[in-house]
Amino acid sequence: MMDITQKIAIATADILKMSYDHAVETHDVQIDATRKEFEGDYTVVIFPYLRALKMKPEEAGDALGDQLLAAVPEIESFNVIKGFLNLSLSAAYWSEALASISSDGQWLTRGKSGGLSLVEYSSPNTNKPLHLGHLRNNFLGHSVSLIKEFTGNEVIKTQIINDRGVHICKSMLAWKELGNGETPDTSGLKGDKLVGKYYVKFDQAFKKEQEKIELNRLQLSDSNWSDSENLFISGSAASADTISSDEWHIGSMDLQNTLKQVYDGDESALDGLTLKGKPLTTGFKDSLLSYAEFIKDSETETYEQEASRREAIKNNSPLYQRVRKMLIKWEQGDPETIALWKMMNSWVYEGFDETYARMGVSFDKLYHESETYLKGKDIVKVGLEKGIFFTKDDGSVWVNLEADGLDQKLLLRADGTTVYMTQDIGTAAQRQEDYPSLQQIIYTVGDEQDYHFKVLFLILEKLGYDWAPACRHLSYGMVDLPSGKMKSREGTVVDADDLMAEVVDAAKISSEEKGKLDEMEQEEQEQLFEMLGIGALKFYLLRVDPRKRMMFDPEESVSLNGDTGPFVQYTHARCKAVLRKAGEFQPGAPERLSEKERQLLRALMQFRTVMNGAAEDMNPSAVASYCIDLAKMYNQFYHDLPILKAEDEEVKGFRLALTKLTAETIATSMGLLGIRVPERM
RNA sequence: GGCCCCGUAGUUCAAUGGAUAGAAUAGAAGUUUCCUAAACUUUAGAUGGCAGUUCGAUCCUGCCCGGGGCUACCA
Repeated sequence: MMDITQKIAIATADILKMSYDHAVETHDVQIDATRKEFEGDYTVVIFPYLRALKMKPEEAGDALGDQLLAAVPEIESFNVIKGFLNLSLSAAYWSEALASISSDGQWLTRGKSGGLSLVEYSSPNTNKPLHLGHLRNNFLGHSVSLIKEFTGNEVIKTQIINDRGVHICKSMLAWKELGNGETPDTSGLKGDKLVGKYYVKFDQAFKKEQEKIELNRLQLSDSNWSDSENLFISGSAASADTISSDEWHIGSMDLQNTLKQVYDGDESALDGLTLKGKPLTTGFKDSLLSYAEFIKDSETETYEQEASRREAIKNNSPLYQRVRKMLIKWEQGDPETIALWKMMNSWVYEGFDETYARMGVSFDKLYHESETYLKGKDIVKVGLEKGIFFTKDDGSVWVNLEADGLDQKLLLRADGTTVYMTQDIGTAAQRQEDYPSLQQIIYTVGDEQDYHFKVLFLILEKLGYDWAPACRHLSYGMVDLPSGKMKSREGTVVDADDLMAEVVDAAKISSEEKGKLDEMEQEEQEQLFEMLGIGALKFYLLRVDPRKRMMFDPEESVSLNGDTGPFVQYTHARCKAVLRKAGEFQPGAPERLSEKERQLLRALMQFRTVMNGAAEDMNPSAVASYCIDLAKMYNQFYHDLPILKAEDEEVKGFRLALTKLTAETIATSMGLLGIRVPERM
């Protein structure tokens, strides 16, 4: 069946050409759904033709309307308001359109398989449990995969796991030195949480060690410290917890923050401090004041100064030296280190798998940085031979993108080691090897890396990969909390597992308040709460344009009223309830249609177009908006018009067919967001 | 400093260059002898500023103001 708007567009172009000798491309004819405050189904915008027709808007509208009425049998009547030609289609057309879509086996199923796209999302770091930001990333990437697949691509869902490097050794070292052999089993912690705990522990120990080193360095020669002060300063990293910060009379604030207060002008911040119940000695206070100065200085330093200071810190830190040693051992394949690494990784993956399962996302192929981090080197060498890259005096390899309005970018360090960009090049090449028919890679990564991907795609293009121009960065904005930015250091991250548990719980509470589920089996109820809670969360995160930064309000995310997933799910359940009562039915063709019916059907017919647009833009929020629109229209339709008690069989059959198609369309659309819909709720 | 993104009702989000800028929430007022009231109806409320392009600008261009990001031999 030809799309009616297409048909009108062709007819319009024909008329303009034949009668007025004005050539217009069919796709330039602008046809919109008529706004609800005007009479009609579709509107042709005729402003663009006024000049060529040498007519006033109303005249042109009438003239064009008359000819369209004659040319297109589906058009029943028209009206003209200013430059808008509103066309009304016949009831017969609408019933036929509904019947035709309903019996079309292709309408709600995935398109023919086109090119192969690889969609990368999640890509976590094994040190950090998944959080709210990962949820947006995963839901987006997963949904885009589904949408692309639906509209006719072969899709490989993938991720690259950051499982190597200094930072990974940090958690390993902390576990080795402080862990006492703790495992997920003995601690009762999820594997990823356990490893994350030791990553944090390393950071804390490192921070304390630095404070001690600095204070030692700044200790005035004539100062006499008390025993506990000396103990505080000289304690080893492993015993960093010997004196907890609680023993300072400054509540939970750490030393650094207190010192900050001091140089911010509040000299008295030190006065109240005690250590082991005793006031501080003058000498110790003086050292602290010097330290405050030191911190103050460090805030005004330049990049270079900061970099060299950091390097110095790392070189002087026994803790950091042990981490480096561990990394070297790892790279050399030391069995003991590898075994530790494998063990801790397996804990993490078990934890992640659990989280992914609840999130309802999955992957077809996994990549690990530990396996790919050396891959880019060879390609850089090839590029060097081809003259795409160049070598600097120190032997480091660079690419010059200044001609493209970008910078010079490092690809290999002077010592031959790789950087992030090298690895990404290597991984892309690896994927080409793994999937020779690859046509596109889509990277789901936050917008702070916009520049990185611009550079990467340019390099891939220069290297001659023919699919490089088709690569896309599915860039998304940060998720903000009402309290501001999420910062792991300040403990303001929202943990993914906690959040999911919370929304499911909220769904349970409101469901029980409604009290509609009494005859439902316990297990079915639990599944429903899961469906509603996770559905609410996904919908909340997906309904916002990915490119935009968004606000996450925990209160609002568990709400089930308004523009939410459960609102759409409810509408589906409502349709299903009607259909259950109706039983078997014959689609009908009424003589007259009401406005609500037309509106709903028009929206249903938009389905394919909306999905194609969402695929093209990699934008699930378009699908979410569509779901809301459909649900609203159905609810109005349901409220205003009787279905089972309709005036005659034709009308009843038509409304039931509308109901059925609405349910199917909602289920399919929500499915593309990764959200399931219930039969009843 | 250079480059990039974002400024829409109190708040959170919409709007291929098109009609009177839509929803949702929060506020006010209603609808159940009737197919699921997690619904529906009514009400009030917004395009940061100044120019330009256009028949027509929230959208395109320029400048200004405000918010964020990138600008690492980190990943």
